[in-house]
Amino acid sequence: MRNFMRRSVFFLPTLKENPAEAQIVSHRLMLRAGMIRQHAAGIYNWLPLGLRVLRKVERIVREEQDAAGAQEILMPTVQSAELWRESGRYEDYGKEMLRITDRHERDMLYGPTHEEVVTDIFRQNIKTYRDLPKMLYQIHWKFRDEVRPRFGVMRGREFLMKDNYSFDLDFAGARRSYNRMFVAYLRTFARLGLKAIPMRADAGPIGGDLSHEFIILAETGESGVFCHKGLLEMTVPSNVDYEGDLQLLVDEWTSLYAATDEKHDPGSAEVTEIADELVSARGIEIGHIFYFGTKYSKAMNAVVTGPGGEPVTVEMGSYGIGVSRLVGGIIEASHDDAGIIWPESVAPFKVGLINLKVGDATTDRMSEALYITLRKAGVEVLYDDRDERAGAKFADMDLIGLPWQLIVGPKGVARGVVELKNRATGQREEISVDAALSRLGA
RNA sequence: CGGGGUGUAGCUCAGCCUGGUAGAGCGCUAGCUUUGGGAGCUAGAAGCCGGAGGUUCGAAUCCUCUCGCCCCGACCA
Repeated sequence: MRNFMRRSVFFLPTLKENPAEAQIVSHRLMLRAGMIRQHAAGIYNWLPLGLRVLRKVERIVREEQDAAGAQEILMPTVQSAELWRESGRYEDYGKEMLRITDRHERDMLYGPTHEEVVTDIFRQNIKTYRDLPKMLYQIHWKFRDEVRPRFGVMRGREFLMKDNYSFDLDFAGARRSYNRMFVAYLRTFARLGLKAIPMRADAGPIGGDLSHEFIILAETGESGVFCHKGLLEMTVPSNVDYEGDLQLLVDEWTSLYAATDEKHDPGSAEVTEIADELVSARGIEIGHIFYFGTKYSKAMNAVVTGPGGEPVTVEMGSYGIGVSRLVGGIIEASHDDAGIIWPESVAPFKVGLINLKVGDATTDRMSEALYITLRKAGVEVLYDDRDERAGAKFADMDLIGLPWQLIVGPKGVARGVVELKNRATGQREEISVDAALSRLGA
């Protein structure tokens, strides 16, 4: 049996004190909980605990993308400047783009986004309307040379992002694709334990109403947001037929007022009418969906043959989720003074097993038995088998925020009970070993 | 990119003003005692004081330049 889920083996460098470099709570907790270490400004190493969370977020995002009919691909991190010259963005993008020259003096860049590359893939391989619609996505690292990276992984220069690109024959199709992603986002964020609110966003020169930012409310949010309080009560349907008409569902979620401060107009009738129901808060943008029509397909000649044999420039949209940012965002939304409180869906382990008296034959035997039983049942468990004081183990376990703590102490074992603590509620109860195991799904 | 701050042990920081060759707490190692919410005692290991120049008999300390990091603002998943 693999043993690395023993605390004595697992690489988990927790910190008792707050590193000076970290200002906001998620950044502090990620450093203290041994999830990440900074490599350079806005660039991070992910340690085992952090990587486990990142992978879980990624998996949920992937499952929901697949469910919505998108297909996963993987594009390069380093791109040729050629395509960007074609779209006109090589000059426009500015210093945020990390530009590289290879040994042959060719202009390359580390991709800040992938519209050009995906459009190139599309135009080379899809020639007929019969192959539409298509949604292609990837989960990959991007780099934007932000002037001022901050807030840990919430605003890094290198970040993991899910980016999806839709291709449709006409606007009606593009709207269907947009709606699919809209709903997929609602479901994704709900599964991550987040209350995400779609807010109308600036559609830029394209105009129209097909641009939404998905925002979670948090005191440390970067932007001010305003929304009807009814949005906070809305629930996400558990079953969605992506082949059906999603417009009603999208309408339901967009009928109530919600806007970031750049789009918010306090004097508008729309706002004054609902003054009593208006919530003003801070928010973190965790996703953005965007219809941009033929901006790239036109510039790059992404054309298919239509039903009547005519050439049709395809309609596109792009849909991003900040996967690494979400890890920080989830912590911002779910923590207390003692540390992180993971939603079970993304927790690095489900259970933290604490042996309160290492070296005591009975607690050792009981703890080992619980560890093995849980492992065999497929329950993710981190077993604190270190010879540390009880207080240190409790504090550490609270810090890393596993949903359940299973506490094995000599007094309890003598009476045939163990203690089960819920990290979120703080509630703890003494129950029999069998009851504890069944509660934990073993 | 403008403004501000800060780099001294793994972490948090003192020392700098008033130059004399490096300290504390936590962490780490060993031993003893402890053992249900980050223990106590003893003994240790650990720092080219961010880097480069300069002033000086002598620089962590003064001067110049440089690099990193953090914060506020303008920009963004």
